[in-house]
Amino acid sequence: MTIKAQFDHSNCEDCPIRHRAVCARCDADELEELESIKYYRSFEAGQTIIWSGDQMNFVGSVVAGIASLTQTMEDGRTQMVGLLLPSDFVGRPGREVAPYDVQATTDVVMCCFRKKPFEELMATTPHIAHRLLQMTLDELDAAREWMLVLGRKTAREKIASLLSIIARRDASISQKGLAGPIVFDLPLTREAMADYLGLTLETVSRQISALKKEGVITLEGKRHVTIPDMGRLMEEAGDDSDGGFLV
Amino acid sequence: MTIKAQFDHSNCEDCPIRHRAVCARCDADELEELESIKYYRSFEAGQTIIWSGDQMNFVGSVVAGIASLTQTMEDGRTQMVGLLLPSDFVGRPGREVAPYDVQATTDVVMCCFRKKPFEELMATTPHIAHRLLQMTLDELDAAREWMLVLGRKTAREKIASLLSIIARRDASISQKGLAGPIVFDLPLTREAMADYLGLTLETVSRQISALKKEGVITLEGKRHVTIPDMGRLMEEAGDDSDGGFLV
DNA sequence: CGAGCACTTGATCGCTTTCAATAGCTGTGG
DNA sequence: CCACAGCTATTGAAAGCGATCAAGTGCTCG
Repeated sequence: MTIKAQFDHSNCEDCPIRHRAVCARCDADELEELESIKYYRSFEAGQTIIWSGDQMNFVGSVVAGIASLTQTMEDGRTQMVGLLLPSDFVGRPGREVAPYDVQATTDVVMCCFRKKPFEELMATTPHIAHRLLQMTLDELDAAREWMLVLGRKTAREKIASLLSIIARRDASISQKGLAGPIVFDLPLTREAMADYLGLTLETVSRQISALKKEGVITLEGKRHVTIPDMGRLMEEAGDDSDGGFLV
Repeated sequence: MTIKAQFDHSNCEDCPIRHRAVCARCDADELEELESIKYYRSFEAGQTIIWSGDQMNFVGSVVAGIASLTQTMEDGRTQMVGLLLPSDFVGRPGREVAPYDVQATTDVVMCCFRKKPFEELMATTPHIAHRLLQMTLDELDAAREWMLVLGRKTAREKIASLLSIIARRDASISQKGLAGPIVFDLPLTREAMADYLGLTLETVSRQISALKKEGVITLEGKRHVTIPDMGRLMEEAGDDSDGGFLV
């Protein structure tokens, strides 16, 4: 049974992202309406979900896996501008053409709606519009956080920042605290990390090796990371470690 | 008569940002409600309008002048994360504490609302909530555009990108096209440009000198800029000059 | 006229990129 | 079963770009 098939006949009540997605505020009636127009799609790691410049025929939520938004310059330089985790929304109501490439970084399952019906539903359902505003404001905050990382942090701080963000997200999903050591798998290749951080993949590799050599992180294989001391990592990220636990 | 005094007794119908601000979609009734709770505040260039971490007691729109959002690290490195032009909205409904410093880059006049009454009005006025969603999505696009600039462009391309954005905005406000030469005043100091672009002010100065020496721009004084050939500038910015005129 | 500020320009330093070689892993086919 | 291709990642050496440190210009204002 494929991952997608697990979702195909499930209903919204049981959805793993039910409480975080664009539908989080919806009541039973509204959910029923959404249920009637939703459909699932799955994408393999590496696949492009939407091409920049394409007509956008659907919007939707990431249910499982990780997708990324990227921009590419004519000469091939690319910058990731968004990392889409489960519950994140893809697409912009009211816009015809996709402004960025959307790529599946891991295998991805999305809960989709054709754009027109969704827009109509949104116009009559303040709960959806309100939730979407909230999520967009959160994304804007995240984007501004990244502008500081991109503009002012050193390569080492950039890597530490990315690791600390992934660590915190994993801790929040798995409901474990940030007290003891944190263990997770990197969902990104070195190249994807470089694209996110505005670095080359060689620099990413070197900085990860350095953090490992100095005991800030431990690696098993290339992707399995242990962080013995979160406070230490956040110092390396240049963040105020006092504020970091508020998330 | 101060700039602020010009607005104090004006009504919304005559407001210069009436058609672009958060109130753009409001009908006469809604405007009347807003009118009853609005008040104007003015700030001098250099003044801090809101401190990061402060309680946010009001939200509002920039009516005249330019403000900036900035983040500062513990060691003093700062990154501008938003440039607020007339009609841009300040503040986040539903949030208690300001996440960024808001500073007046030039003299600024704002149309303010106490947060509580505004939030209540927003809950009952879909026109406002809808417009705010639209504006937030636009800001998110702008932030992502800047992530490409910060992460992947050279110093020269960064400067050219900033100039081209200011030039386009000025052309759109003054209703002149982008065909002939474009003339405008830089609203930012070299240091503010550096903070926006993730550079030092020396590098900003050097790159502006270089663009001037090569005839991409002309300078009278330090701030008055002429762009003889917008296509040329956009090439220097690393942008596809085909797409640039769609704005 | 001198202080203060925004800006420019020069010289040097160092971090990140670039170019290049190599290692480790996985899957394929002889 | 092993050889080899293809991919991801690591590591080294050298180059280049922007930062840093420093001096000086031009302007405004008291």
